[in-house]
Amino acid sequence: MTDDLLTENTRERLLDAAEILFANKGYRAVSIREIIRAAHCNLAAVNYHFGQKRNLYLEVFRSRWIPRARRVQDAFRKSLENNPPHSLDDIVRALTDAFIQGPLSEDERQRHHQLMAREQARPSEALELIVNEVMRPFFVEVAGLLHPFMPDDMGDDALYLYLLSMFSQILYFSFARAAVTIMTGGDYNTSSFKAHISDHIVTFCLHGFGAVVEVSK
Amino acid sequence: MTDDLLTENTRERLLDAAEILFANKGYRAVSIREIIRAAHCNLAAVNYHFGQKRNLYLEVFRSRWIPRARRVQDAFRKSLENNPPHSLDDIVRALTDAFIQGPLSEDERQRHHQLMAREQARPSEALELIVNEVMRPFFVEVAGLLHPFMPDDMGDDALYLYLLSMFSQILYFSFARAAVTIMTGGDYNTSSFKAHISDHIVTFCLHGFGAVVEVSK
DNA sequence: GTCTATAGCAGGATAGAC
DNA sequence: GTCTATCCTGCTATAGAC
Repeated sequence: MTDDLLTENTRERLLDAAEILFANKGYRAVSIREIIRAAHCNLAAVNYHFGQKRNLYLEVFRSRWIPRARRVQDAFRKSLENNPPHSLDDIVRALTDAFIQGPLSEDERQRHHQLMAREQARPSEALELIVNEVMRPFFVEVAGLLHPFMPDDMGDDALYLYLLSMFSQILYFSFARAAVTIMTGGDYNTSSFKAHISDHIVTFCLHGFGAVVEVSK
Repeated sequence: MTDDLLTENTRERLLDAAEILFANKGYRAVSIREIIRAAHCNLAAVNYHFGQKRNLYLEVFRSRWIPRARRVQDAFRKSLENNPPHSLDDIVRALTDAFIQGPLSEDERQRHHQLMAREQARPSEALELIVNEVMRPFFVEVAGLLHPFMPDDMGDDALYLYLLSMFSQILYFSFARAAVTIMTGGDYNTSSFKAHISDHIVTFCLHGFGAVVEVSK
């Protein structure tokens, strides 16, 4: 919860602390005072470095959220490079693994997807950023990879619905950890449960995609 | 956005206005003053009827959210009564239709699922209420319906994961309307797009469930 | 670049008239 | 049950010392 890294400079500590708090509570529910307490600095620091609270929020997306999203995408691409896909299975598996078991820690992923879920529930300028810089380009890229395995008459619009279904699950199993834990009894802090969730999503989506194309079993 | 029903008494108007605002913005982002403006009543009314802001929030779940969830569940049950399920397909279809094309209006559904998503992202006493009164009993019921169609060795824990995958999509396509609209170009206000989304979720989940049992095509 | 001090306002909650 | 008036806390933002 608290961010005790004292090594970085004030600006970076503010961004780290702000991201955690904004993800957990939402923009309005977090006060500047709360952030500067977690970042171990002074009240005026926010206004000095970011002008106003709102810009701190947007800078969290620019300098933290987007680069992290790119890291996940890179993990996906690298995985396909090392293991060129011969079937739909390979792509879906690489995709799910990158997002669920990829380069992010459990906490990092929850934070990342909580911020995204909040923006999607109540869009602001940050959603525009997310969609234009991250979501849309990635969807286009993945759609291109999937095309060879899809029926010829399938358009991108239809394909995007399948991708949204897939990401809705990745998002949900990340941001709704409490509900998932209560309903399944599983514990996200054990790596076996995490792998279990990951396998489940792969299987479900693989067959979900199988709705349009036969899945090799 | 505004709630202009002046027929009901103050208490009911407050609950109606509060639910809309809490769903759209979250608990902390909504001020009592904003609520009473929408409900066309006085500042002191909240404290008179609910003691404090927090209790108004919880009462929204008790007297609005839970009964609405029950309406959706009843629509599902009635649909199965009228059309006894002979396969997994029938149940999945009835389930999805009840939630996506059931008794709720587009706005009502978005609000309903926005509130739920917020509680799952940051649990409070209201999530306990939701899980104990609505989610868990319904999951138990649906698991019982699905059991005959599932492999003998499949436990409820595994089945719940499939249900969570299904509901994550229902939730997402409701609360993330903006992102879905941007990515697909569809318009939720047309009934054809709504039906399209519904069909998509049915198909995807049917095949997702098909991961554990053969789906009749 | 970081601090203290403070302006100025919005928030939740209450007292007491009607 | 509904209103006005008010208390007081906590908020964002800024000024100005160091």
